[in-house]
Amino acid sequence: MEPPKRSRTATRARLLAGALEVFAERGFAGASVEDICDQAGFTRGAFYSNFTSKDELVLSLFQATTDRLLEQIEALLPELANQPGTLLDAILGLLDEAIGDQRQWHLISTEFTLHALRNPDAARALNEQRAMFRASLTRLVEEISAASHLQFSVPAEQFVRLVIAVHEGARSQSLLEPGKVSPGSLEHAFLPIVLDAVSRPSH
Amino acid sequence: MEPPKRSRTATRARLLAGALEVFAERGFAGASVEDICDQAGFTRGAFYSNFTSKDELVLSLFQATTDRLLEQIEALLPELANQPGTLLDAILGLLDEAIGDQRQWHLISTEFTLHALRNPDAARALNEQRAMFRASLTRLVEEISAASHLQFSVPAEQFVRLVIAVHEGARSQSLLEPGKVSPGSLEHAFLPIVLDAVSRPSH
DNA sequence: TGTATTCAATACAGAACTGTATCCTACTCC
DNA sequence: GGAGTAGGATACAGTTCTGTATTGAATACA
Repeated sequence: MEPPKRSRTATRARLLAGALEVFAERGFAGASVEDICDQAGFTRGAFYSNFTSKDELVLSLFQATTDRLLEQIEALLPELANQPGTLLDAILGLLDEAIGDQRQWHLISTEFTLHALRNPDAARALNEQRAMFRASLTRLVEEISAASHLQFSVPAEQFVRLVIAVHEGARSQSLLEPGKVSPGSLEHAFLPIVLDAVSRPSH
Repeated sequence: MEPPKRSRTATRARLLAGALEVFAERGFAGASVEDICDQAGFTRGAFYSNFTSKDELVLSLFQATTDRLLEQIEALLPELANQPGTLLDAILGLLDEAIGDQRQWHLISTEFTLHALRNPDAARALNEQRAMFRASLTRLVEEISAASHLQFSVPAEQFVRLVIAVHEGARSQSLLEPGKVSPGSLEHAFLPIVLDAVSRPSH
């Protein structure tokens, strides 16, 4: 029952992992199929035996990456919802722990966002994923706020959108100024302000 | 004293304008030198007579674009500082009016941000520009808050960073969901919340 | 053990892109 | 109006990339 040395799924996985690296470093358009194969330790023969084009790879990579992210989020949710701590802790926990390498994730997701802004199909896929992400986060927020008797001055969905906007905006600034701004510090400065603004004890 | 039909500066300008269009549509890496020349109505001969490479063009375009933006901001500042209205109005005014085509600007500036995340020279240039932009916005905020007797619970620089984060995060979400979210609506929903949170009357 | 099959490597053709060297044309200035 | 020059077009060589067709090796299976 040993996994064969040469299996379709294994090489697909290695190609996807290689693509993640290469795309982060050079962008979707800047990376050639051969770059990806080099990174994965294959030649183009392997690539075209597993994918029909770079575009298909990009889509597969997006699906694989976001599937994995959503899984991890689902796994974290119950833990975060029941842990002692504030809503802020839970949100930061989710945002921080679900993502491994912040820089790589930011590069890839920004790259895919740009791709989506120019490609309706990608836009649909991305919006779907983002809607699910918002739904998870909204669920977390609602559970914690109920447990800690908080209420919001705006709808939860809107609140979550604001949190995401701040998160992404802060991450972008942090990564651009590595020396000046320590990683995560902006986010840790901004989110409490936003939370204070929108929530208050309900009794 | 007629400007000659064929002048260095004019063709440079047309090439830069063409590059803006093409880069917005295909990205820096996805656009070929020939694409840019086609858009501008030249051949590659004109290009290489005016720029040494696409990279140099990207840098020139960035400089030209941001110079223009900062000029417009400086022109808007006195007007906005003295107009009747709230701090929110002034900030939104600056953010909205200084930028022409929101979508194009977002594409280009995101593209350049990605470029900067991979290229230290570009990062320096971008951070310099962003620092100047923050300085302008900070000046506006301080003038208006002084005039309207507001004080902030965080340093002005930090407040401006938060505003920018929200602005960019909201714009990204808006552009991704054109049907679902009307342009600017998220920003108009978020900024008042943030302003409320950080400022209060000082007497 | 021998055969069939699967999967990646290799070889190849064609397209796209870059950069340069040269040519041509329209102004400039005498 | 004729020589000189500036600026862009054209032609070309070299490189890189893509995609396919074929080959070769490893695995499964009988």
